[in-house]
Amino acid sequence: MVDREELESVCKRRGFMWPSSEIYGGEAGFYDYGHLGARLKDGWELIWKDFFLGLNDNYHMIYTPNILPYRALKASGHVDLFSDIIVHCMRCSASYRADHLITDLTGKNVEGLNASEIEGMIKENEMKCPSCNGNFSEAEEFNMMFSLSIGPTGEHKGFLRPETAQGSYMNFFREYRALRRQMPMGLATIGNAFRNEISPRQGVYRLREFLQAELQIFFIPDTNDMTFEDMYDGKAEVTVLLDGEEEARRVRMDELEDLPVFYRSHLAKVYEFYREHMNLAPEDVRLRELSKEEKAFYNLIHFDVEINMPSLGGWKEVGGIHYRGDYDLTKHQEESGTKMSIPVNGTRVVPHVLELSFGVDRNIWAVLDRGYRLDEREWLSLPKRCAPYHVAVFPLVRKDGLEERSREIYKVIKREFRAFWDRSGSVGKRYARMDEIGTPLCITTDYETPEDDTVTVRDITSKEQVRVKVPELIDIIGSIIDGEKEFGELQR
RNA sequence: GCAGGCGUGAUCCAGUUUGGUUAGGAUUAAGGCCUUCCAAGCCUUCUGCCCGGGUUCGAAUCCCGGCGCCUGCACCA
Repeated sequence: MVDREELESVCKRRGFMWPSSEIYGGEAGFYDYGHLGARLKDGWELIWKDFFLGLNDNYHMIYTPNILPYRALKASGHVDLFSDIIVHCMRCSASYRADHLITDLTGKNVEGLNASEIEGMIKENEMKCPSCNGNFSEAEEFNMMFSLSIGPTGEHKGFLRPETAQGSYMNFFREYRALRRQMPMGLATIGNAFRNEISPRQGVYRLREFLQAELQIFFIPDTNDMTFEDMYDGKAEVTVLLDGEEEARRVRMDELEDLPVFYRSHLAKVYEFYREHMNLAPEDVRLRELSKEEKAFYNLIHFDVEINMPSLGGWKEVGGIHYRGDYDLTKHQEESGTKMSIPVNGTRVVPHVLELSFGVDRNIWAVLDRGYRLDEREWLSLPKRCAPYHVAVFPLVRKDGLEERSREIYKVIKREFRAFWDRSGSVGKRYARMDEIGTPLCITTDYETPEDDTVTVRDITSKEQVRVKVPELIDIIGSIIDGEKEFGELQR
């Protein structure tokens, strides 16, 4: 069981993350990454890029701005739909989403109505506060986007983007040509998104400024199936919680035959990413299918990736696999007049989008939550490649030339790996420090080093050591960090 | 946003009820001595009452306002 406050304490004390602008009291929904958090986040992003861009030769990174003009978000639907109509009770001052109130009372779906239309319905039905029977205030529109004015006169209206996806959609056709008209095509990006959350809570879990890692896959349904079929192993097992079922269960991918191939293949790969690269146990990660009520209107199929995080009270969403159909490209085509369709078998077709979306901050927290260990030591078991430091180098004691030799070895190693050198305190103390920040390997020069040019390599998990020759260090560290070898396989 | 609780060195906590010596402890950190493998020991050292205002001879302590955090409710296209 991981205590959230204990983990937050470690994060602050050692340099992972903490509330932003804290010397001025902070502002809810914003977090800083310190020197270790930044390394951890960079490591996570590297693994993510390697894995997801590696799925297909035609999946690529792009970067687009944080600020979007009004029309882009008008087209995407965010100006009209990424907002809630709120009413307040004038007696007990509770606030409610007006559309929920009306739907609960009348059963009507009022999505898309504006504030005055909503208010009319409230008056018409003589609605009262459910908790105290008081009267309601006027309806107010609350949009979750941060609005901006662009330019000196401020006449160009814009917003901080509420999701990174729109940048990929708007670039679809230019990249389609630049990438020589290949389908499927994937545009991935890692960048900030902004939502003016009413009540940011739970540390880094719900932020007002957060980092998304997204891959938008453009494809023509039914024609690209062979490409996707080759991508995954139908015998691979995943944990799913399907809509309408009470319990998550293990299934083979090819049992999910109701899902189209393009979707099933990426679902399998997302699960593989968490099991094999984030080192999560099968019982700690699941794919949850959202019900019709939970899904956004444009999503045809939607599974969330959920990780069991005791520090946040259980299963929490860290990503989603969204089949958005042709909604996005069609909307941008209509608003901009730019052609988004491509020729297929003599007709023009607007490609469909499969979106793989990940909240980086949540994923970082998940890595820390699932990695935190408190036994006879306090330590972090991190995926080795994203650990802030891959390897630390120490002298056993600070005399007889051991310190100088350890420094020489460190200088060689740090060219290849994220490395750390320390000489303070006792060697045990230094191991303990590295345990606390999740450094997988520690190398110590001792009295045998000057005699036969060997050092000890210590494993964070078992605390065991093996003695290896200095010239072999780079290869050995590399094979452990990359997961090609387990520490236990090294010759003792 | 509402209700309740809370805010003390880097971290965690005592002190606030009943205002009154240099605000205490643990951990951590830095420098040194020592040290032949898992937070040993010794010496030295840094950092604090969330912010602002008020009451008072005197405020960490009482009052008002603000900010933040926690829990619940609401919210999370």
